[in-house]
Amino acid sequence: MELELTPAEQREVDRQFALLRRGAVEIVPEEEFRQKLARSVRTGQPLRVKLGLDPSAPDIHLGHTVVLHKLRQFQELGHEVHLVIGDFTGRIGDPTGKSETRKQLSEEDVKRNAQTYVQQFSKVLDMERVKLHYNSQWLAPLTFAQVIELAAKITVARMLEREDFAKRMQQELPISVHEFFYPLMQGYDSVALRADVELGGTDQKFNLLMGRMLQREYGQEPQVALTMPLLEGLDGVQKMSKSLGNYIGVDEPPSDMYGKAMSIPDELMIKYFELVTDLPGDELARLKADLAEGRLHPRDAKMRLAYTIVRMYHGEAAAEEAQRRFVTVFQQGGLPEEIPVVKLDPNQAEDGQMWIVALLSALRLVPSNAEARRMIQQGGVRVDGEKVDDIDARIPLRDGMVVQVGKRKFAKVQVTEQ
RNA sequence: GGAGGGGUACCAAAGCGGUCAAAUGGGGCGGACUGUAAAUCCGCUGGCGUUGCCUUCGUAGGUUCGAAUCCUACCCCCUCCA
Repeated sequence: MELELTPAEQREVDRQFALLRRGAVEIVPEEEFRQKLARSVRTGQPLRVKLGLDPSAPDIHLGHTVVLHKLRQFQELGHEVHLVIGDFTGRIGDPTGKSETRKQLSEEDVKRNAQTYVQQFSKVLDMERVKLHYNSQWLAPLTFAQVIELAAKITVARMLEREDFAKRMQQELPISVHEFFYPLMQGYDSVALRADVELGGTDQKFNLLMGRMLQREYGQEPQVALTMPLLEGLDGVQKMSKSLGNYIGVDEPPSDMYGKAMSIPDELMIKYFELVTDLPGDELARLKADLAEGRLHPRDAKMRLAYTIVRMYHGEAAAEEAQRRFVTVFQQGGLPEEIPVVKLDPNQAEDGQMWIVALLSALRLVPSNAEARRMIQQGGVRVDGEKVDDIDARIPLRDGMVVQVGKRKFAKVQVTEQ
């Protein structure tokens, strides 16, 4: 169905294609995508763009936003974004990665998580224009006969092409039959939504292609699969995830966000700029060149990254504030401006003095006395800027004294009767 | 249903009667260096006011002067055969 386009229409298609292509790992097949865009431009009919969501992970981090930024572009081009909350799928659990049995989520849990999505996604997407779906809506009513019919549409051999299944077969690890249904269900979502495009991380490729296959089986025009790179977390190696603790959450306080962004490895800076910031393409190109030619110190580039990230989620003022704090605390070795104040009862002291180990524990700067001893012995403890390296030290208790453990844990003492 | 393998600290993995709070690696933490990057080096990594004591090697019992190590039962995981 080649369309004859006017030159203006063709330019528009090319523009959209180029923009949407950017940053994506793969669009399969590209030609079909172009045709869908062409038809959309010609008819004014927006594309239906789908993203599936796990109902159990309500804390959104920058890793999730990679795909969201791409969706945002679709939105800006006038296309229609459909989010599918996998409330039904969630009961089975995506076999991608580790396969632990999931706990059943109650309806309220799912609803609450969905709201969190809406709230946190709104920093990137225009949620007013997003359509939200729950896949239990169409999956739950399927009869067993219909499920069999669905399962009959794919062969085991085809299923085993999926990388993690193949790997597990090879390593003689178990694969449960029900795991085969996950891709089928996700694919069926696309049928139910009549999706034109589905987005996902590269680890989702198989599932996305399953949607294509099923749509064809059900007599629909198959969707196009668009995969985005997985974002490595703060460790620079593993993909960003909550369970690995290497993430930057979109709801985190500005200072934490800024600090965490500064700790990512240099090699990832550009990737972060590309995938999780709204920095325009030409500016990014300039930044890259400046870095490559040594006109820009990597540290300063990263500061800009950190600034940009904080700005996107907390605004300009907060970003400036976070940056200022970072400079005073970490680059000038000063004290943070806001140190958590911990109240101490003077009765905990003897003759106005307190054992250093007990003090650290009381201030909750360490989880145990043993840990406190270790920190002291290793020279990580300071009281009012003075290093304390004697585990028997007695510290005169003073209102407003600042105790520090390591580089980033501080507490300000407030002496009050309790 | 049958045969076999296995459950050890955050993870992986040694240990198989005492010298085991448990080798080693990874991770994490502290310190040096620095740009809270990377690389490197040193140290720490169950708890307790700590030359000692308490709790930990799937769970519960037992044998023993003494158990992560031996015995019994149970639970869980995995592989192969059916």
